[in-house]
Amino acid sequence: MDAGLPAPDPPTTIAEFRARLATVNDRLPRRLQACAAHVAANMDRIAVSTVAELSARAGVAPSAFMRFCQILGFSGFSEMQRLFRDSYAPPWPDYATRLQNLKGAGAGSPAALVAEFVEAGHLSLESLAKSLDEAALAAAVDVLARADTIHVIGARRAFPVAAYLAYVFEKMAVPCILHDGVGRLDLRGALRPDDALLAISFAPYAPETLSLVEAAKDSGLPIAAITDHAASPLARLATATLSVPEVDFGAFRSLSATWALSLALAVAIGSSEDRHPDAKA
Amino acid sequence: MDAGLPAPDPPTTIAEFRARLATVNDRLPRRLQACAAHVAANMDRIAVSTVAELSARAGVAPSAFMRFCQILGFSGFSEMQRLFRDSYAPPWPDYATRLQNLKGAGAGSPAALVAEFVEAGHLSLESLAKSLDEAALAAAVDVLARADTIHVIGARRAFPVAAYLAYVFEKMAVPCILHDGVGRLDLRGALRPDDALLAISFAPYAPETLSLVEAAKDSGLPIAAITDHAASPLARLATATLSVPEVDFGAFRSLSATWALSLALAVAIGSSEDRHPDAKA
DNA sequence: CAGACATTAGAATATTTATTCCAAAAACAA
DNA sequence: TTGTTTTTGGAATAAATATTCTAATGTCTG
Repeated sequence: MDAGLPAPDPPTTIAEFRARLATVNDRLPRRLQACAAHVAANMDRIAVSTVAELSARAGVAPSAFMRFCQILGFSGFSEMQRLFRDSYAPPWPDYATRLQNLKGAGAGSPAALVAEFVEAGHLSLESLAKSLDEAALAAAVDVLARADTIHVIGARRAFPVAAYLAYVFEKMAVPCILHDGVGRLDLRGALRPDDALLAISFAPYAPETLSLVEAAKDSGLPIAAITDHAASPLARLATATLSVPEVDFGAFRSLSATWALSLALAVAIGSSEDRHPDAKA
Repeated sequence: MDAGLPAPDPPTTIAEFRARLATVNDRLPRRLQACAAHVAANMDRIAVSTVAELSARAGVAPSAFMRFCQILGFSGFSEMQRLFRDSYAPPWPDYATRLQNLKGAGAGSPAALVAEFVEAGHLSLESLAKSLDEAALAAAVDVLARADTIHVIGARRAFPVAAYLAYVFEKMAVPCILHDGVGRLDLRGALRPDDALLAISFAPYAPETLSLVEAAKDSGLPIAAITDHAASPLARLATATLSVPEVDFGAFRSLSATWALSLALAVAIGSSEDRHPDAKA
């Protein structure tokens, strides 16, 4: 062997990794120093690169890069990469199993249920922050802010969201019609040329919602959609599609992320320049 | 071959990818739809996963996943992955810093607003977890689980919560009446001796809600209340009071905590022994 | 400058991962 | 039902990738 005992235990967090990198750096052979430098400067690419790519960019041979990983305490590059891939996000929440456990263990405890829903809410919010499509959001705001009247529709589990949006719009004096289907009244006649539609729908997509969206599409109205994923039937028809990565707990959706996104959308519209061409705070 | 000409040119941006995903989704075989759904919901993991992992999570065979990639226009999984790897941005150091950046960047931008609401949601959830009154929760579950029919009321900003609770109860086959005030119909005649009332109200407390609560009180019905703090007028009348420490952002309530608490309450009631004295999965 | 030792690069190998192919199963049409 | 087409899962193959080994090179010491 050579330089004493490099490091028997691999780092288990990114923070630990940083620390290890710092301690190791002195008195390292030239090529390995190059590895250290390149890794430090490009930590974000480790999760998505191969040894070949990384070593080429660092200007060293792949084998040198391997040795470097081992000096850091890993068995090889793969193990090091796994650290970065896993810490990319909490490893996929397996809610099916967790629900199962809950049923088995403390099924009776409502407090445990609250904890679960709180957790689901946190995950949803975090995931929203991570995967937000800013361009689509801007487009949705734009389209809705220009509208004379905003039509809102959402059925079943999406109804509460639609209802609250209508409430918020009303508070902000934004003209708005909620298509709530009361009395089976069909309000599609209320769609006027300069209006826009905001549709909220999650799987399984309610036919009434889809039908209104299609009607709006036929009339050439712009459509903003809040839905569960980009492959939803709404996405095809909408001018701007906002997808909310909501984490379900059991059969029930926490809606935290949907809520955050919807409110932000509403407030952005309410304070938009398009809607208030003249000055306002 | 089979279905005409699927897609000769692969998407070159994430936005294009989203669009392609949306167009492709109709009239797709079952397994491939599963792929589409899973990919749409977990776009952020594509860069750091293998086909084996992704297909397993989606519950399909790897070969099916490959076919899916090709339908999307890619030559295979690797090409699709390359798209995501190139535009990969890791979320660490940590989520708080990211929000900070997002806020700092464009103070007025819709994306910054989303960040604000996400933050408010996190705080609300956290404080709910800390301040939850387990005894009151247990009491509320108890009271509502024993009821023949659960009456739900919530007006204005609390209406969405009431509406969703009614939806969830219906899904769980729990008899429930939503006092939604449609047509100014007063449903208080529907309060029967063995029923219970679940009232949701935040300041300023809607008169209709208070009025129904008083009516229930007069009839001797048990009342569970979800409200903003223990000194609310509802607390005086209710059998069990759940207070939700919601964090407001601007004039608007995030409701994340209310949501988590309400769902937990509903699920606890739905799966309660009182309601299902005989066995059920 | 010679000898010992440390470091390196590239070839050889092992392992993982992607991709294709085909027979069985399922869906569909007549 | 039967025959036809589509869809599926798994085994077989191909490709990419990580890892180890070794000979060669470079560096340092006396």
